[in-house]
Amino acid sequence: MAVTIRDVASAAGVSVSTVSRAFTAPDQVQARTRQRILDAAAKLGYSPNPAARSLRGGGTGTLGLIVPDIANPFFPPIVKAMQARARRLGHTVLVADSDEREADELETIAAVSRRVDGLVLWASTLSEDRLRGIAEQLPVVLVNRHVPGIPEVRISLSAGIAQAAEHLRAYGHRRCVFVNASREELRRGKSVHESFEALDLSLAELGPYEPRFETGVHAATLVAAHGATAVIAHNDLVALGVLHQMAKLGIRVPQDVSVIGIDDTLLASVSTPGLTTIRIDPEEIAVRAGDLLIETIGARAGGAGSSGRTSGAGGGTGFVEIGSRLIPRASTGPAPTH
Amino acid sequence: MAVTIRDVASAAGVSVSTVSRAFTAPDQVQARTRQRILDAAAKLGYSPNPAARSLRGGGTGTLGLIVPDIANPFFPPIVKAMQARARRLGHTVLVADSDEREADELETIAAVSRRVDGLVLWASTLSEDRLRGIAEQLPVVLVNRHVPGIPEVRISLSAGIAQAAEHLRAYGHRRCVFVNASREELRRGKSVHESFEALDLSLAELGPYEPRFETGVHAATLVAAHGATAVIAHNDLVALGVLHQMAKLGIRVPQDVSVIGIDDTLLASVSTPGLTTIRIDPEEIAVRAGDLLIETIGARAGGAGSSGRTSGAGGGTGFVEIGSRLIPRASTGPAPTH
DNA sequence: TGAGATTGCGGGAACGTTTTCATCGAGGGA
DNA sequence: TCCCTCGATGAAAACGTTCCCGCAATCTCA
Repeated sequence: MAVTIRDVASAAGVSVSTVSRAFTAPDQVQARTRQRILDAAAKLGYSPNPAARSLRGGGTGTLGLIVPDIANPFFPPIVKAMQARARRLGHTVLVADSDEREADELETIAAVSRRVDGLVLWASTLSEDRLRGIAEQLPVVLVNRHVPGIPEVRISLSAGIAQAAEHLRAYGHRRCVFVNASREELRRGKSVHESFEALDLSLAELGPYEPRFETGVHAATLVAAHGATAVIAHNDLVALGVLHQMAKLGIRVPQDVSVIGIDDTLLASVSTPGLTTIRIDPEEIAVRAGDLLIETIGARAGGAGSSGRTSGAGGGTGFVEIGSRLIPRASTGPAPTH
Repeated sequence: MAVTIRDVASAAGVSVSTVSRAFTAPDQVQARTRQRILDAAAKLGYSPNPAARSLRGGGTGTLGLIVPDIANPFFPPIVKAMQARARRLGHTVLVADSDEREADELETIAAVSRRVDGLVLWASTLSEDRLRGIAEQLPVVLVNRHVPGIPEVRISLSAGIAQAAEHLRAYGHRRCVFVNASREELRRGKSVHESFEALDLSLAELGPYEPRFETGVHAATLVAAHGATAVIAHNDLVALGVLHQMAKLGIRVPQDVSVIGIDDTLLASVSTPGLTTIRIDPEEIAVRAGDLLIETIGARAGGAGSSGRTSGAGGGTGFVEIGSRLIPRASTGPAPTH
């Protein structure tokens, strides 16, 4: 049914080996012959069978990306960027959703692991041992999770948080509230508290809660009780919940209270008022994570062949840190003068 | 390196054929033997190599889904639901993004077509001829696109639009504006105009524009000029643009103007005020499209073998229609009494 | 000009599975 | 008791590639 390399070979009057070479190692075949093969392939509409290719041992040409929840607006831009990047490098991306549950995550990984050359695991909930086990089977890059010996992309919110503190301080705020739902990337580096206290800003912490819209709704009513004039929320979604409830309570944003989100998702840019937020660049994450994974795959493939070459960069573990920055919009403003 | 069927076979003391059968046709092997094989496989951590499987001709076990833009908040829930459904049926889903450009779409399809058993093409921009060509190569299901002879899932907004008209009419609105960006699914069935005029509602049409936030911002300023008291927007994103600009103009929603979106994305449920919108159930689409594709794949595989059996359901084309309904929230209310 | 190096290509094994066909033993009807 | 059937298993081909070898022809250099 489908046209195979053999069809192309006989159409071009060469052997299958030569056709294979014409595609995978163009400089090993004479220009004239190659052209003849390419013409024949084009006329027949030939494209190599990836299954056969990967069976032979050439890898699948596919990168796996496992995220906690595709429906979380933070992830789609990352998926998109990683696809674009991978495509340019001749790879495909297989995205899967672990549904934030450990059992599902394991099942998901099992389902895709044989179809990919490597895996980007986002905020995995798996134990260190299990992750090490997976990383033994195939190249893995962790995002927002640290396991010694496994390459990692870390998102640092320090810069963004520090800028947020400066921003609020400059607007004259003194008492702030942080609506927390335990972000892994906040636990590392300078804490939110440190950043705020360094600027003589008091910071009350609410939670930890679930990172949902309703959490923001709930938290909004507590803010007044704290006498705070600024709220920084776990993410944009929670911040929108705060905005929503503030409006319902007749509290004006930003005149009475300022609100800051995290992630700079689409949500933040289309809310009313526009949400001041801490941006994490999805494109940067996608590109760095993708490149790191490809690099790891390459190292594994190359390093496995030579024996005993454990020294140097061969067994080295990649590490990349992604920064963040404040995007001021309309949800923050001068603190009320009283 | 990886454990193969041969390892399992020798561990269980049987031939590879029997191991293969133990997995793919469990009732063709004695219960005792099967258990022995399953134990051995579990102990060795064996899982079949999908590449080898599909090379042999068993299909890839993967469904392709090509959407115009993954970052559009309408799609992630669909992707998620389709993944979940497919997983339960023992398939994997490969999602790709055509970036709304025809050249990219063709390239995307080429990149994934050899890796999947069939394709769900969402709102394809390709010509009928090209789509027919693709559908000849592999099973295809079209969503929001009609080409005779190709299975199709159609989204009907008629019910939702009619309910929106009733809703506005009951609130006493008489003059409405429709911000249009040309939705394929509106061109079919009863038009928006018909639905509104049937209830004696005047409907002015703006556009067509691009379906972006800024479009809503732009359109909002025109609404007042029309003396309209209600706006229905191309989708939730555009509706949010309207909301945003209304707030800036000091026009209250819903006291002065009512706003309705389409899609019921996350955006609608977290906006302030909550956005009244026309819901299209992502789960239903995903399940129906996925099932239709699987059915088409099955028919192709089974029907291709027997010669001349073109009559009956063999060459039949599946067709599924998905409904819609109004979700009233806080962005609609009684028309101002003048 | 002849020996070795290089270049261009063909032959064939190997990848891991499924599936057809053959084999072997047991059970059943005559 | 013999033949036939049937059920369980094994042997081997086939799927479409890639890549290691081997072979011939051309090239390089003394």
